[in-house]
Amino acid sequence: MLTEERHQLIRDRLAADGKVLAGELASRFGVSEDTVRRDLRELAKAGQLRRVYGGAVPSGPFAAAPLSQRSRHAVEEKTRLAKAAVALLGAGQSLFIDGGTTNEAIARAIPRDMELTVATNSLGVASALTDLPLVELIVLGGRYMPDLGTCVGTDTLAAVAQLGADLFFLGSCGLDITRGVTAFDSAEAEVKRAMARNSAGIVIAVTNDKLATAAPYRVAEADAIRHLVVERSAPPATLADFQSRGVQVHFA
Amino acid sequence: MLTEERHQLIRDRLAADGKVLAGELASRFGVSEDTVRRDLRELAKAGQLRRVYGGAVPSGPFAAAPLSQRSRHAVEEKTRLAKAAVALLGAGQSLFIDGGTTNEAIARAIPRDMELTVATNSLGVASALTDLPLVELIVLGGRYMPDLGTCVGTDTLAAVAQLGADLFFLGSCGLDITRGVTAFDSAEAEVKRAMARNSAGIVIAVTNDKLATAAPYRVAEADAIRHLVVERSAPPATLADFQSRGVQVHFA
DNA sequence: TTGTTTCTTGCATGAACAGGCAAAACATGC
DNA sequence: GCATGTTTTGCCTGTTCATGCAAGAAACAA
Repeated sequence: MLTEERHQLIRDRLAADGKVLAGELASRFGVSEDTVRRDLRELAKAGQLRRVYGGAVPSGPFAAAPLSQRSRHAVEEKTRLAKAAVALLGAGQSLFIDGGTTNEAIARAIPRDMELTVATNSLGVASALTDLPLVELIVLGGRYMPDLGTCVGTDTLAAVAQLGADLFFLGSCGLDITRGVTAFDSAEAEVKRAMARNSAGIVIAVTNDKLATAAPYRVAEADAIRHLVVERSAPPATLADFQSRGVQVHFA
Repeated sequence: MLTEERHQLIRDRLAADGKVLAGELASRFGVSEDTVRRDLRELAKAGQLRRVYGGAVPSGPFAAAPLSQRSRHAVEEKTRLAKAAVALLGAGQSLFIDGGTTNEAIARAIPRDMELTVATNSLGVASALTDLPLVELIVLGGRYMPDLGTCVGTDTLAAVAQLGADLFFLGSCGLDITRGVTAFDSAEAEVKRAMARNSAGIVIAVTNDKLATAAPYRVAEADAIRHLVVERSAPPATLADFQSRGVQVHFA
């Protein structure tokens, strides 16, 4: 049996059943489990499935919640980033928080006894904040974008324009020293720009994979960032570039 | 059974039922309760649910009340009401949905293949609709009221004023034949009035305990209601009063 | 309060895993 | 045909992960 033949059958089964088991595939194909694991590893590297312990599940649109695609490691990593980011907060401050899983982790990391005013266009962030008794929550409405988990559009922009904040937690973007902060969507970028305009300082918390990447739409220059929260394992050369632009770097 | 598979099933059940019990999941999956508890802990850490004693509830506004306060009967009752209410919908319609647990149940009961445009000021309703691919969701922002689970205020009113809907699902209110529809909060009532003004028909789904009760703030007259969805055990005398005012009564 | 249920933590076990290695299958050049 | 290099595959080794069990802590109920 050809390698490519197996790959195709794995894709088919995954589409049909919603999951595959390594052992089951091995006996079905008449090869060792090691070979199947290698197949799954390659397909996962190509983004055609998501590897899980014991087998694999579909990636992309099949998985209901975008969150479910995040690996366990990424969750812990983002939780660490979130704790470090929350340490930048002072009682009584007002914040803009936009979308992204890292920002949701930050929202969850805010302690219950902290008094804040938070305006967000992310439903995930808003949900996380509803439990906090001392947070005054302002929801920035608008057209909801399922892919982003945030509201965008003229209604959102109008709501942002009426507010101001001490800090803006800018999330889920590309970050590059020359291109600055960039976003994947035009409407999303517009909201981010409005929030940046109306806040005194920008905070960005990113995992390593976001560093030194860029997306089509520009949001802000690199030197507009006040605080950058990164993993301990972030490449020092990249960080030095940002520091030379006046960005304060914090390690999670 | 894959760990990821269990996680997905837990998410599904949570979305469908509004709660899950650790012991029930353990016997359903054929694993120990410890494993289920670990699953729930991980999902909670990822923000996909909220852990409570004995099981878990959806994260965000759903979880406002502890599990013990949401009796099993009420959940099932509201699910039945929701199914009957959803039967009133037609494809392609536009809706206002405001807050309340019954309206959240209605949002969860909307089938995946129904095309709708929904504007809501309830974070719970919005969260329930994010999974539906064919629903265009418009979030009505504003100041978030933790007790109500909805946004209110001038921003909300302004957003409502720009929209129109075929139906308005009016929730969590008192209902009385002489005083009409009433609400417990002034700002909440104002938003409800605005939604009523801009929609062609009002739908109210209530459990028996809401019938023949009144709250301070008036929202609409009894004869402004087009559809009233009630339990089968609702008192016929009360229903007859409403029917004489031109209200169509539907049984769950 | 007392008693019961549920929860967390630590630990042991077995399954699943990644990486290295060597044999087999295959292709390529002479 | 033979030699060479590449790819694929299976096996081995140590490591990681998921799970269940047990003990103590915490939350709930009476």
